[in-house]
Formats: sequence, C-alpha cells, structure tokens
Amino acid sequence: MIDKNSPIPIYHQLEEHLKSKIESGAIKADEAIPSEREYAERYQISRMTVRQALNNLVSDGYLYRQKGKGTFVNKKKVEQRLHGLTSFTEDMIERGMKPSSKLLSFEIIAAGAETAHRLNIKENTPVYEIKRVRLADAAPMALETTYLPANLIKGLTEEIINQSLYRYIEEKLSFTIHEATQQIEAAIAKDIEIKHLQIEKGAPILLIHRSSFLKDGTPFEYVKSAYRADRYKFIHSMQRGK
Amino acid sequence: MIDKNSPIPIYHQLEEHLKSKIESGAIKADEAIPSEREYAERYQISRMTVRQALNNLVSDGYLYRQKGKGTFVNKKKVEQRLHGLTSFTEDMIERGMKPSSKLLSFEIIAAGAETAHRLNIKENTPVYEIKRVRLADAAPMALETTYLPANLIKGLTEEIINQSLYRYIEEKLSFTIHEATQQIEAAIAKDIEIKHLQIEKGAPILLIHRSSFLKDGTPFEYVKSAYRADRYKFIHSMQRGK
DNA sequence: ATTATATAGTTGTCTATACCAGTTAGTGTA
DNA sequence: TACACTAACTGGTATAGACAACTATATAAT
Repeated sequence: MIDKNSPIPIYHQLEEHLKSKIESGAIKADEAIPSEREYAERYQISRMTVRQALNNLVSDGYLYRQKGKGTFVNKKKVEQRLHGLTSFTEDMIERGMKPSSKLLSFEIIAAGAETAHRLNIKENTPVYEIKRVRLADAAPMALETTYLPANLIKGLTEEIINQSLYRYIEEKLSFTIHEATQQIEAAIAKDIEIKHLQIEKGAPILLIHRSSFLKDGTPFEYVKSAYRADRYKFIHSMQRGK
Repeated sequence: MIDKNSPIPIYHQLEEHLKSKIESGAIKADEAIPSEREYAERYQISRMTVRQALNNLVSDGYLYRQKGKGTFVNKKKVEQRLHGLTSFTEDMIERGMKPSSKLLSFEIIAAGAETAHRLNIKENTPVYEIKRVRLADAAPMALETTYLPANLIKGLTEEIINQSLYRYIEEKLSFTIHEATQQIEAAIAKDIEIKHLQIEKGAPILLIHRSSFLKDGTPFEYVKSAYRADRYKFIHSMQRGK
C-alpha cells in the first residue's frame, strides 16, 4: 500500500490512496476516516507525514476536520470544468465538429531559446516535443506543436497524449492546472503549414501561442498552433471584474 | 514581533506579519523573502513552524516557491486578473505605447443586416458608425469601425468618442457594461486596409469582431477592427474557475 | 439518578533534527 | 578559455516526540 522506497513521496501515496477511496464511495460523506495516529501506526510512518497528506486533501475539499473528534469525508465536489482552458478536442466538440489527430512526431529534445523562456527553464533542458496535425471532421484544421518539460511532466506516452493530457497531469501527477495565457497573431502560411494544412501559398493562418501554468505558477506547457484562417475563428468572451 | 506566549499560534502571527508586508508593498512582486531557515533563526522558532505559515500564504496565492532558489512574492491579485474589456487606448497604454486616433467618419446610418444582427436590432434602425484609424506611437495600428444603436447610446459627439466612450456610457448614461465577446480571425488585407494601415499587398491582418453587452444583456456596441499583424498580437489570459 | 471527575481518544501546535534535491557561485583543472 | 567540481545555499520530505485544546465515555462520589 505504502512504499517507503518509492520516489513518490509517502504523503502523496497516502493522498492518492485516500482520494480513490473517497471517489469510489468506499467512505461516504460525513463519515470519519481513521485517525492520524492510526494511519501513522498502520503504515509505520510519522504522524506529521499523515497530516501533510490530510492537509492537502482538506485544502482540496475532500476532507474536513473537527478538533477533538476526527477527520471526515466531504460532500462530493461540484464538477468544475475547465473554464476557457479548453483543449483542441473540447473546443471542436463545442463547435459541433468531430476532432481527431495525426501524430507527426513525439520525442524528447533539448529546449531551444523560445521554449526555454516560455517554460521558465534553461536552454537545452529536456522537453517533450509533440507535433500533430489536428483535424476537424477529418479535414486539417491546425498544425500544433506542444512542449512539456520532461523533468516536470514525467512518464508521458503516446497513449496518454491521445487520451487526455490534462487529466493525466491533474489526476496521475496530482498537479493543479490553474491558468493559461495566449498570444494570437495573423501570419502568412509557411511551407510546412501549407503542406500539412493543405492550403494555398500566401494563405493567411492564425497563430496561437499558449503557455499554461500550474497553481503555483510553474509553466508546464507551451503550445504553438497554426490554424487555417478559412476554417477557424478564435472565439473569446470576457467579463468585467468587480 | 513574534510573541511565543500569545494564545495566537506562532505560524499565524508570522502569516499576518508577512501578509501586511506584502500588501503594503514593502516586498514587491517576484522579490524573494528571507529563507525559511533565516526566519527560524531570527524569531527563534522551528523551521517547520515557518513552513506552516508559508504554506498557508502559498495556498492563498501570496507567495510562490522555487526549489533551490527561494520563496517569492506573487503579483497582486488585481494585476494577475485577466484584463477584460479593454479599449484600444487602455490596451496600448498597457503595452507601453502612446495611442492616438484619426477620425475618418462619424455619422448616423441605417443598420445593415450584420450590424442589426449583432446589436439585436431591426435592419435600418439608426446606428452611429464611427470609422477610425488607430495609431500607436504615431504609426497606424488598426482600422476600426464601431457601431452603436442611436436609440440607446444618445447624445454622442466627436468630443465624447475622443475621450472615453465607456466612461460616458457608464457615468453619463448610467448603464453598466458587463461583458464582451470577440471573434478573432486571420485574413489577407483588403484595399482599404492596405491604404489606411500602410501595408503591402498580400499582408496578413488580424480581424477582431467585438460585441459588447450591458448588465441586462443588451448589446450596445459592435466593433470591427483590422490590426496590422506585424505589429499587433492579441494577448489573452484565462483562469479556471473555482 | 445526578453530578463531578478521570481518562482515553481526537486534532492542533511546535520543536529539533536529518537527509534529499535543485540552484548558484566560486574554484580548480585541463 | 572552457569545463568539471565543490561548497553553500534554497525548499521538499520525513522522523519522533511533546504538550495543548477539545470531545466523548466510563467511573466514582454525591
């Protein structure tokens, strides 16, 4: 259950174990979980380590505490979806189109200057580079290159990026995705874009550069996308803050 | 500074102390605070107690950590809030450029099909049409056409649109501006844009269509803008709601 | 039976220490 | 000069123990 020799921190292992128990319904809402001392005894770990796991689950809303009584499971969280931080897949589905992808390359390379700057890492640090043609209703929509710091986003496989990268980051790696910034510009298609997007020479494209950040401000993703301007409009709504 | 005999927990005292330092601006954004070990030494408390204080400030967004480097002050929440509903003037000032305008035309016309649809009014209803070249540092940046329902936005003058249209709407007309939606696309410049933006034939432009709404949902503004792609990138940040 | 009191449980706070892992600057060597 | 190494920092993880504050229950005295 708990592997003390694992590179994964003990508190994190306990966290995941408890989270899955809660989400599977093995412990119901408002039921007490075992006490901190009991966990410490059961897994032969320090009580402070148990507390670190429980603290995280409390701040994530899975548990609540009552001094002198115990620690209890919270009511199920309301499903909070990515507001605005949409992936290509979600974006296309919202637009009523069927998304698909064609993987061009998937490898670990040394970060270039721009990528290093965007990911706040040093040049030549290893990063995943994923090149894909994004299709909507089987027609090319965008040419997309994703960079992820290999030291942060570990254990990435083709399988994962074909499923949901964000879910992997949040659920398996237990990071919290917080915000993203995008820069959008217009340009004339270059040869590689002409080829993969099947457009004419001189055709305009919409270039989107996205940096995504974790809750602690760490950038974890940098995506460069070239969209066919004749098929894609970037839609965006904003509200005035209080 | 820290009272060990106070009934208020030490970590809470340190937390409040640091929070006020941050909010008063005594420590600026992205500046490092003293290390955990230094706080422990300075106040003769345990490093774990310092960490408890810092942990809380990190999860409240006041601080962020970097392993091996230190703990730093986060940007104020106002600064990191997505800047919404910016006018061209505010946008350029934020980018460190000096905005100005050249009025091309200012008249009341009958709404066309597209404009009527966007403003949710009937065709041929009177609307203001304002055509301007927007300049940044005295160089053409965008060609902008604004439509406003004449029956809603009353008493508009050249004077007002050269000042702040939004302020006029909110302060003089007592409307509350609430949100805007934008559609952004790439295109090749047409003749009129080539002329006013002083760009080459075949040059790409960034087309932004913005509809703005009052609090009650009434659309009050429709703006079509064509930006020089070589000088303008649309920047946009989004957060995940909680 | 009612009321104190003890006590055993819980979480909350705090200490002192240890080692790991990443960053940085300086130092020595090829 | 260029590069590798080292030393001294940083935060991250984990330990073992202590006492405080609070809650519930069992027990003894009234």
